[in-house]
Amino acid sequence: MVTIADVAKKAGVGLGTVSRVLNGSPQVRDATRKKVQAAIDELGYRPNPLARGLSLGRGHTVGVIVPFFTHPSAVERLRGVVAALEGSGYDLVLFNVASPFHPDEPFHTLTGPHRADGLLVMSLPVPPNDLERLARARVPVVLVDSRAEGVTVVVSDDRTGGRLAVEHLVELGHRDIAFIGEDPENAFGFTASSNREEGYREVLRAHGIRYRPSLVRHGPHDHDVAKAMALDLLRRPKPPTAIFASSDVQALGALSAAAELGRTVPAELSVIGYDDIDLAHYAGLTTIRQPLFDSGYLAGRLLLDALVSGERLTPGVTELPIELVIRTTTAVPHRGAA
Amino acid sequence: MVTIADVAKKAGVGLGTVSRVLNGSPQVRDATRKKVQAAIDELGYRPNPLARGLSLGRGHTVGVIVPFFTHPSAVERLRGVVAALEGSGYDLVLFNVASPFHPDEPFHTLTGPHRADGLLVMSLPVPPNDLERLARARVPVVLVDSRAEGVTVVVSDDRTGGRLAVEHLVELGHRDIAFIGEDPENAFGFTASSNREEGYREVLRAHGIRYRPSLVRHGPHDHDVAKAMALDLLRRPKPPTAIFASSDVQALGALSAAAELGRTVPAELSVIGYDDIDLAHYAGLTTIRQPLFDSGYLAGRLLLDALVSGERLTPGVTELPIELVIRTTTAVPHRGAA
DNA sequence: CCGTCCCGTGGAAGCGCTTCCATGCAGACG
DNA sequence: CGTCTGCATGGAAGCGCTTCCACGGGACGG
Repeated sequence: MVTIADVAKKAGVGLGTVSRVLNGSPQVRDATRKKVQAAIDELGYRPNPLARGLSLGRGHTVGVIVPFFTHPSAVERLRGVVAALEGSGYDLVLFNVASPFHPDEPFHTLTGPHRADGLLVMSLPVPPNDLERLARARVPVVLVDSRAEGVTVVVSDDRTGGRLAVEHLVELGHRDIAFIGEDPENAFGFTASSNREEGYREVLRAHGIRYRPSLVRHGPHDHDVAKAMALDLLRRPKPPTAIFASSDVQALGALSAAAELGRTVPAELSVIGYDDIDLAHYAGLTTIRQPLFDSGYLAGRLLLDALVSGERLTPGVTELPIELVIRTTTAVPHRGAA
Repeated sequence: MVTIADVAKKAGVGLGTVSRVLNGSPQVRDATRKKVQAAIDELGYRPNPLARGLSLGRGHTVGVIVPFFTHPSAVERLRGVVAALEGSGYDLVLFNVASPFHPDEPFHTLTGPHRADGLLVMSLPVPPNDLERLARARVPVVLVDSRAEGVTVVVSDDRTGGRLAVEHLVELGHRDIAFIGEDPENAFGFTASSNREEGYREVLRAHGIRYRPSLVRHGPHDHDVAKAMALDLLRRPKPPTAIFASSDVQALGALSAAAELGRTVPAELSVIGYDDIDLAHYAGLTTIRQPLFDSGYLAGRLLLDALVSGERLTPGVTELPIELVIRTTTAVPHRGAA
């Protein structure tokens, strides 16, 4: 283990000088700098980030808290974050939230100062008292796909997204539209799905279509669960002619259900999803696209700027645009279907 | 910022005692422990991992070097790693390799001792001198989907996988079998594809089928690139009746090409991929399954065990089983096709 | 009843770095 | 030619933690 002292001795200078060279201080004569650099190269010295971090009071890491297992969309956001951090000198520490947590437990553990200089939270609600504590510790926080007061937030408008999806179905002539989504009371505290569901209800209301709870199904975010729910829906005496799923994964589940029952899509059943993940493209799934990568990228940049400048993050909501992507799983409802 | 000294003062004990309580040393009387714990709770103290790390000489982090952008399979492996690290007390630091690197540059930078206590490298070849340096610094390293001498390695047998795929096609009666894969000289240094290609050639040879370079296409690992290559292949006067793609992403590209040309799959064209990513399941793609998640999980466990026990990792190759998964994109070749 | 041992504890030293302060020296200026 | 200024430099202090060493006192044995 080569330390700064070894370099100093080798170069015949003091520790301070070596440190200054390492940090690019202008306060070093060129000749000295060269000497030091030579010693560094020769010894193959690399600074110890831990020591540096301790001394500086920050470890040059960004913590990303993400439900990595549950949503493929999280991966795409994460990619954006990674891209934003590239070359910044900040390391990305990945905190996975594999299972729903006891209220305010893991944030407590993850959240201590010095775990990370800044925090990026995806899709998860953060308890207000944690947010406060982080603010007090001056740890900047950016929320993606999740909202809170007084914090920097990057989201897209899920309610409008839900409306967009259902408007599309209504315009095609659908009246019996089912919804598949997450339980509004889900253990993770995800809210995206229920916001989309709100959009669904708004459009129904706006068009004078009766809202029927029996056409709404909730369950954990999973392909097979969604498939089971869709199966159930499609086996009703008077099945819906369209299904709006609050995520592409669930929409693909619905597609599987249709296939299993031999219902042709979109002739006998229209399906629309949400997110526009890769899969949607391959499956030809009509969906609502939200800029997943960009949301991660933007959040990463915002956090980084705050970290680098040392300035406080300005709280506020950045809303990213969403967009209806029409592919091949939605169409005018079939006569015989009703 | 509450420090151990604050806790000590509050509890009326010495620093050492607080530290011992924190680390669960048995050398503390129960009454004292309670006192200290109370002070900790009251002050909301959390240890500073940086200081702890510096003192201990290790930061309790595992570095994962992964070409995160290029292969979806990398994500699945990463999931396995995350699962293995869950609750271990080790943080996962994600080092993305977004672009092919200058020979031995980024490993130099990533690789310094104390960047991470242990290193997990995915799909990327590691220069021997880096490996040596890491060994000297006693930083345990596990390679996944990549090989090197004297290191712990978790792989699956790509050559056999390639054989499995092509055997399947030959058994169905195919003779004109194309291969789409990565350039053996690709800038990242990935070798999986060329190993699979070797398997391809071996099977052809074994069955006395002439190897035709014109049926082999190389390009960067990308859906659209693969699609273009497949398009080119299918537009030949005498197109192949089957395509073996060295990854599912590329196979899906081939599928898109077939769709674009109106060739029905599998009647007019058989396609087989590799990896068995989620997409393959949805697309009904016949493929070679390799245990992606498991490979990450196993590698994570191996690394963790070494880290926790302090023992040197035993070098060696663990080969994970592969398996042919027949779905709906392969069949007996169509008469008219030839 | 005294010596010994061991347990529980306090606190200094040290991990490798940054930074501040003191120092020396060269050049500028009067 | 003396004094002042300011730049380049050396090194101590300090970041918060662990650990080792030393020490006091109680229990135990002789």
